Amino acid sequence: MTNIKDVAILAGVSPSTVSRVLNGKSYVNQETRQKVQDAVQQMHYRPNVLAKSLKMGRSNTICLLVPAIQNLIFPDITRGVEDEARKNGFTVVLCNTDEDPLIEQAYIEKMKTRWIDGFVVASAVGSAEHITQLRQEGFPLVLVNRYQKSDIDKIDIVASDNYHAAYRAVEYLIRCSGKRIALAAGREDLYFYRERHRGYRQALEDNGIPYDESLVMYDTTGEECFYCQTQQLMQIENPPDAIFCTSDPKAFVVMHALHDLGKRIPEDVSVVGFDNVALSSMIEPPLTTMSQHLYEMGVIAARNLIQQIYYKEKNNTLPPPVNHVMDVDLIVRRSTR
Amino acid sequence: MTNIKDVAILAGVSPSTVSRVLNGKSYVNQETRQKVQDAVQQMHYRPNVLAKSLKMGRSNTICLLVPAIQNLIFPDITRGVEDEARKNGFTVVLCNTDEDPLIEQAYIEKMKTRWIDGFVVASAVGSAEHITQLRQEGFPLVLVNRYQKSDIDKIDIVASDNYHAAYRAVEYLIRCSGKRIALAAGREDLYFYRERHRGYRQALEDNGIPYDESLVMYDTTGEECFYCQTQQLMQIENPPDAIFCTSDPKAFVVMHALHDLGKRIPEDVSVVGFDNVALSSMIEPPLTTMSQHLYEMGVIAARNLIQQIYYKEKNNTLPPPVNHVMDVDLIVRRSTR
DNA sequence: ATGAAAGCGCTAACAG
DNA sequence: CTGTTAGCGCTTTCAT
Repeated sequence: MTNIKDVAILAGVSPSTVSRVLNGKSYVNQETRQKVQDAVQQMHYRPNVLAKSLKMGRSNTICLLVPAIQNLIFPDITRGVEDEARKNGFTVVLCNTDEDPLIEQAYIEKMKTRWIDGFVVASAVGSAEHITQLRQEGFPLVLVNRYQKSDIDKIDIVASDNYHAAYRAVEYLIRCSGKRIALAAGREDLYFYRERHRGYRQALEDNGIPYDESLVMYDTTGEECFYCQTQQLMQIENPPDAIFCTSDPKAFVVMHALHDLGKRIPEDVSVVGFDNVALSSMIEPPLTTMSQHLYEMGVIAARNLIQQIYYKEKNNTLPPPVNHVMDVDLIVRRSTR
Repeated sequence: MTNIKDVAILAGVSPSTVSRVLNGKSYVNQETRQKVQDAVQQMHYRPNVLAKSLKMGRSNTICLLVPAIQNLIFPDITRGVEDEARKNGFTVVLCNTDEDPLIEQAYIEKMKTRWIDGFVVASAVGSAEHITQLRQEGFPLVLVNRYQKSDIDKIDIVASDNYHAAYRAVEYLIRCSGKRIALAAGREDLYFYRERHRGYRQALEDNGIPYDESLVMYDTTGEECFYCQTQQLMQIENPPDAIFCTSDPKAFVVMHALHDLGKRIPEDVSVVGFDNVALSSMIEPPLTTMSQHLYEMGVIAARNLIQQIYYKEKNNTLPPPVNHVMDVDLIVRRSTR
């Protein structure tokens, strides 16, 4: 690998001059500049970023921690983060934690040794001490999509307004579908699922419909478990006429169960999903769902993080945290009356 | 950040001794070793990987280049690569190229300056000069999932046997569904789609069915374009009784079109997909499809790459390329008779 | 068995 | 405007 010294020799100047030309930090004589640029061209010289990072204390690399990239919402967020990072000259290291706090912790420990400039985290468990500590240790940090209530005002957050989104979804069902509305709830250890649950409940109560625990299906063993639960639920005396699902894959399973039961969607039962994953428009009937702005979330998270990085460099301290709450769109398709 | 020198001072030894203890390369007196380990513990010392990389000429970082992580097959491959990398102490930088050769090229240029140890590439356009050149420049390189015919024997490849997979899918349709088999073809600039097309054609011919170009739908504007094409195709005099789709999303659209036409699946038309994406089992009817071992592909690609990295370090040259062709499984569900 | 010293490639004072 | 020098944190001869 050709280095800055080689270029300097060829150009007949000192390494510092080459550095100055390359970084444009300081004025260099036009003639000298030209000589240097020629030499750089001629030798196909590319500065060694590692050495630069070591010297500067900044690697222009950020770490994106997600539970599992296979989860349909993370590819979009990831793209948002990466695109915004790239625009700003940053590189993204991807870390999947498999929803396992231990792997998450191990990854963070490892990344701390790499002079990672900052972290965008969708934590396995909302947030945990090894996450919050990151900020205390001075690392720029943004929580994306997943967080805990206790993080608000302490850490930068970019997330959807899950409570209101669920509220609106259920309100929509009440308006057009009926009063017996079931819920396909998500993992209760995740704050945003609890929020969706809460929105469901509040919408019911605000519309004079008592919250009925027997209409709530819980996530016991992943999406597939909703198949049986839906079928059981439809056998009861006064079965639901609508089902609000806290994610699209749950909705797919629920619809599948309904279909196998001979129920028509939406004539017999309306179904609403959450996330608007690509396939939700391709199934039959196309799914009415709440659409999060996932790509945007990623972009905003990365932008926020990079601002923190610059701010810290200048002021040697982190800026006060900002919470970014994003609207969620109701996409009406044909799975609802 | 506490560094090796601080630790050395606290332990009352020299930095070199600390290094020796940490890397276990050389014998160190048991007592001294203990002192060093205590100091490391006490100061929560973590070696700076950047400095180490600079010194060693190896960063333990690999670059994974994919067209778009939103494409449903790449999350699984990515996980395979990442998991295997992590097991071997490597970190993965993720680069999305948006199917754009220019972005791809720019990313590669950038990564070359980071002392990236090697590349796993699912290239936007199969392979191009900026890819093949990588190997010529001495970078360990593995092509995963996407490649060109000309890469065989020149570059390491991990990919499915697309020709035989398609052949088997079509043969299966001929056995159980009928003789009029349509094809939802993929982008013809991608080698693996051409291979699937070729497999379709050969299976037909080997079974005495003439290849009929009018039964082939081409990908003009993405998946959605198959909606109209399917509907048109079903209006012709002698409509197909089966459709082989070269990807699952295409199959979803095709099924959707068939449904809206009032056709029953599989009674009127059988449909076979390709990829076995998570949702293919959740739709109605569940999709019969060819399942690639995507995660495995990622694992093998990463393993191969890491072997190349070690080999190169030892012999200062790349090992001869290996092509890894993977079987594809036929998953029979209810979309076929 | 351990320490001193050089150097990976780069940048930034500090001189001049 | 440019060169000299030191040093980022680490590993590795080469001495001892």
